[in-house]
Amino acid sequence: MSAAEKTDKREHILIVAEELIGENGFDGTSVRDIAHRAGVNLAMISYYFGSKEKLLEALIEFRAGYSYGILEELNKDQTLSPWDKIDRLVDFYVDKILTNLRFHNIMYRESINIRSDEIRDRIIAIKMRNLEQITRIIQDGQQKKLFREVDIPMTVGSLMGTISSYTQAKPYGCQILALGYDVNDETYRSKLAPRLKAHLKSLMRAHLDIANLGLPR
Amino acid sequence: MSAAEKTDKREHILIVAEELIGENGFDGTSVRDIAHRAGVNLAMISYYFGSKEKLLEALIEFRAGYSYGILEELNKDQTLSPWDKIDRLVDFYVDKILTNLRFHNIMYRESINIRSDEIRDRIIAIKMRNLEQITRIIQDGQQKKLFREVDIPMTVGSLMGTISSYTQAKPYGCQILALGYDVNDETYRSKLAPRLKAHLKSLMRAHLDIANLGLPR
DNA sequence: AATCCTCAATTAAACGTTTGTTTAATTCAA
DNA sequence: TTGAATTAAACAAACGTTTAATTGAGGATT
Repeated sequence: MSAAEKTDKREHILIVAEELIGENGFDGTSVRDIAHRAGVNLAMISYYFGSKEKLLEALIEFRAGYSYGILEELNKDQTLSPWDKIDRLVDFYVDKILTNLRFHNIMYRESINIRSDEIRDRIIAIKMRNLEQITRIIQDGQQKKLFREVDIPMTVGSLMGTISSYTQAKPYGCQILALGYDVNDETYRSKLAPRLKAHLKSLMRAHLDIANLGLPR
Repeated sequence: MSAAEKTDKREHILIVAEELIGENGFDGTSVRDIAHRAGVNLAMISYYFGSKEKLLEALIEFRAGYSYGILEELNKDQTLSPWDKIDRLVDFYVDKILTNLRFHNIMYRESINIRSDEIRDRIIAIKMRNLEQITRIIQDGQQKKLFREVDIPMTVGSLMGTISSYTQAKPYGCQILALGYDVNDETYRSKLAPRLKAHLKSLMRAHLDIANLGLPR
């Protein structure tokens, strides 16, 4: 077997694991489920990854960089105004999270019960890096006297949390969007994305605009 | 054994189950864990609840009404302005969710993987009821020409999601709040609550105020 | 007042599965 | 022919649930 084929097989297992763990949780997914759905022998998972927990670590590592780069580019871009950057930030995160819906749910769900220090620290590090990038964008707008003073980590929490509240509760989201009970991920995303984007852009404009009032009257 | 003692025992099991499931998830918690921590015999859980899944149903039923009443009162109160109601709404939800942190996480986490139709429908019904109450408050403010037109379900998502993003990722939240790694729930709540409240009140004011801009410029 | 009866509460033990992981044998391309 | 890849089988432990025996308080009978 060639090296490429081996990598493909490893990745194939990771992608299948992402599907299943994203749907049923880490403890709700057995290595037999993963092996069966991936069409590989049960022992291959220990062979490739060592253990079920290390499979999860490998999955996080595999997807960890999925947001890197774009945020950096956004920060470096001198032609965009801070407002444009906020709009692009919203578009980027809504699209990114909704197209990686399964992995995003894993990141949020499995970070509650700290399985291992490595996994916990890895997840925190990813979130911190994102926070730093967004902080720069907002501070840029503040220096240019366009944005007012806001609690940046909480603002990022509002941005991510709004999206997460609909990724983590699909049946509820379907009800809100007037969709059927068991609509597929693609349909859900296509209905949800524009509504989330419109809301978040409007929310962020009102929240950040230095001309707007935000303090108790 | 008296009826009161029996109820106490049943409730005690539910409270212990809430702790463990909130910490380790439904699949990450065994009935043996629950029985041991509650100090009861393993078989008592089947005896009282029938099965592990029905224990979860009983837990949701036990805590389901924990937000009811207060929202109704808020709506009926004629002396409060819509802005006051929004402030109280924020205070109420932050306090409610942070003091019922474990149960809140269960509600959000277990609603992803639909275990049974009963549990799924129960969770959706609870969320829908909350949405309706908040909708009335916002519509009241709109009729009085204080609030602008906003996407109400998305706004509620922002409110809940912001809070959830910090309840579901305590290690990350500790980092943000500059707390130690393993701080107890009470300390976490006392540091997080005022910051969440201040941010959300400011956010909601800017978002809802009819005088503010929210559209793309 | 002492005895018996009843039935819910409680227990230890066992049930049959399923779990993650390992072993030892086999395959097969280089 | 070598060694990595793959397999079926087995492993012990943990799982949710059930069983059958025991306890013990409360009402009825003598």
